[in-house]
Amino acid sequence: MTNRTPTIADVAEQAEVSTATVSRCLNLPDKVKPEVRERISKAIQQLGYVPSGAARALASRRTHTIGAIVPTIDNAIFSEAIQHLQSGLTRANYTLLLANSGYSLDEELREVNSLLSRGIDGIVLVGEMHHPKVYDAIKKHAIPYVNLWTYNAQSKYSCIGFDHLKAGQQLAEHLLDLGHTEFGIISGFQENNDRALLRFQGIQQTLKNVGLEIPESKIIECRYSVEQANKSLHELLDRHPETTAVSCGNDVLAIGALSAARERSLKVPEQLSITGFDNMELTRFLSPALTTINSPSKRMGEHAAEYILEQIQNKSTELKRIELTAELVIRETTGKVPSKT
Amino acid sequence: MTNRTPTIADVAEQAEVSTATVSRCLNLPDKVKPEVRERISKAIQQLGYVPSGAARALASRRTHTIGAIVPTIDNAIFSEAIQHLQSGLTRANYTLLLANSGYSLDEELREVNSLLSRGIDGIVLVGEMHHPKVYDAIKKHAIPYVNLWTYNAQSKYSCIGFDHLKAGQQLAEHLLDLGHTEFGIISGFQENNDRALLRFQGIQQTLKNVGLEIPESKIIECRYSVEQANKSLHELLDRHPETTAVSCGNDVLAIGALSAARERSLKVPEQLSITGFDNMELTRFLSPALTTINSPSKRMGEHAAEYILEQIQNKSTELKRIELTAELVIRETTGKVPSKT
DNA sequence: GCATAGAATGTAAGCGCTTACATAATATCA
DNA sequence: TGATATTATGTAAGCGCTTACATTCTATGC
Repeated sequence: MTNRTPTIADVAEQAEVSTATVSRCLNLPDKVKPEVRERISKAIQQLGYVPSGAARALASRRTHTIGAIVPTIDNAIFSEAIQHLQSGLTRANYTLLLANSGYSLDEELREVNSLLSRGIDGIVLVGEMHHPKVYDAIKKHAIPYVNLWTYNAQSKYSCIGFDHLKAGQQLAEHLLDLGHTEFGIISGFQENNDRALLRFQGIQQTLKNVGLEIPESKIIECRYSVEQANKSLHELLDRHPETTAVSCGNDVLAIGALSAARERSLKVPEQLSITGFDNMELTRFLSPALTTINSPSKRMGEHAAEYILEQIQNKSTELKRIELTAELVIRETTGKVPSKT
Repeated sequence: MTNRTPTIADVAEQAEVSTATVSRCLNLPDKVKPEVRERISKAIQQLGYVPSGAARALASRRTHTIGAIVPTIDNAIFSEAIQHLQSGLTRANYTLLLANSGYSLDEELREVNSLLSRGIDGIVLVGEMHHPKVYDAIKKHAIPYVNLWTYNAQSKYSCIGFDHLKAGQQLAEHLLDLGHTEFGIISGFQENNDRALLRFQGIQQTLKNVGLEIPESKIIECRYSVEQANKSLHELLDRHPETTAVSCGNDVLAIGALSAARERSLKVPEQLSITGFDNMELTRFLSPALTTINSPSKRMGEHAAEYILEQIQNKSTELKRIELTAELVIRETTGKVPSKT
């Protein structure tokens, strides 16, 4: 009775079977006789045996781990998707290995390599824009892969998400319907962030169609933080007090914008309309409640789990594109353009 | 030139050295001559070699992975701690394996076992209350371990955090100073959540010291969601319209309470004082800005990374308790008790 | 009762690394 | 210059599993 942690051999000895049988008992239980199974279970109990994941992974070339890299977990909307991805995987006895890139493509590449070398059976990334080497690296490992949070009918890669361009269009149309012509934008940094870029372009295009253009000075990019957005709106309005509608890159930014408007005693939506993006839970409890776009984060997470598991099961790498809808949620922060007196 | 993924042997052959040298080159670079190192690097490049994490872990009995289990990642305050834990680990070339328990001790135990069997070099949990088997399992694996988000001078286990009882006391004292006597509580579920329980007890004790008691009917426990808190405050005020101060278990709950107060046209803080807990970024941008307790989430994450890495380095499991402070942040949601007219 | 198919179990060869130990190359010093 | 300490590299034995293949057992039909 030594004190080192028990291995499969110890279990085998105790149960008077071979290690192969113990292994089968763990992985393909119905291939071993119930009575033998019983004996093995008892031995496992007695010894407190826990299989070594490393050995298992090495021998079977499967880790039962899925990797995911998100820009940040510090955003309720990503966390929600992850929670659902995770619970879908857990149900199938898979584990999620989570990393975050901090919105940097280089960092993302590093994380991808780290995950791949660690051994993962599938990977999910956010967005479609990645370091070119990312795609090479993944292809080489030949594991299921999906771009989450994005839908592009032309994409060469599997994707699950919604069309950010369309979402931007919806936002712009809504504001246009209300009569707005003086637009401002507070966006997350668009470099390396195709979602932010597309949302903006959706707005831009829609306005262009009716002959409107947003000058550069009315477009502010900043970090996704309440404080930054607050500053940004102040800056925007200092430069362009004529602005009547501000579209924010996400709800966090919109909250910052709302606070800045309040600081300026600007009535929302009477004097200034503000839109968010994502539909975080608290946005409907704000006062005024935020007009925003609903990101189907829960469904994205679920679909991702389902897709990856399916591909693993079939040992395939079939291309699949799943489009989810992102509806405009009209609440109280958008209203008719103020009449010019 | 076969097509299977290259192994260390392929690199060794290409660079005309032994596998041992390649391994050293990867792990202890200064033990190999610069020119040889050069040759090996080139071979690695050419072959696109990526070491197998599983083989590495099996041979070295180290996975370079730290596990963490939090109640939920769907809360900005946990994510912030995790981000800092993660970046601390990444800097030392460690990876964070994150799981969440959904505030369930059984689920937490399951996750602990999953992490342990997967092989981790250290583990961090949240709070001090865990399934008894959790401690057994961890002890057996003899890896560094710390309870985050809690400080208890008597604890048998390492902990990094703050004293929730004290925090509750601060909150109560503040409200008492303002003259309140009619208190309500909206708390997260206290079963299995020592932090929530202690915060509440801190309040309760402080009131008791001045002869005040909170009747059961003025204490509502609910899920940490804005919507739940909104409902809870309505319920509380329906039953006890005399309430002048409501202390919420965290900021998310406070936001829900604020929205309910608004729905009832109750002026905050003139007619009702509300407190939160955590000091999420957006709380200072709310209107009125939220009075809350600052949870040092960033520092907790950093300290956790530091402690775990230190223990691994020293191959020790030294007990260490780090107390951080959680200050009361007085803003606009708390004010003098309304005069009874 | 016996041949035969199918199920249950065993044997043993890896999986791709790390590392103790052995050996070879190089530096150091009297 | 040769003996010795130091450094760099090689050899090979695992790490703890899985799994192809071989073997044994059991059930079945005639």
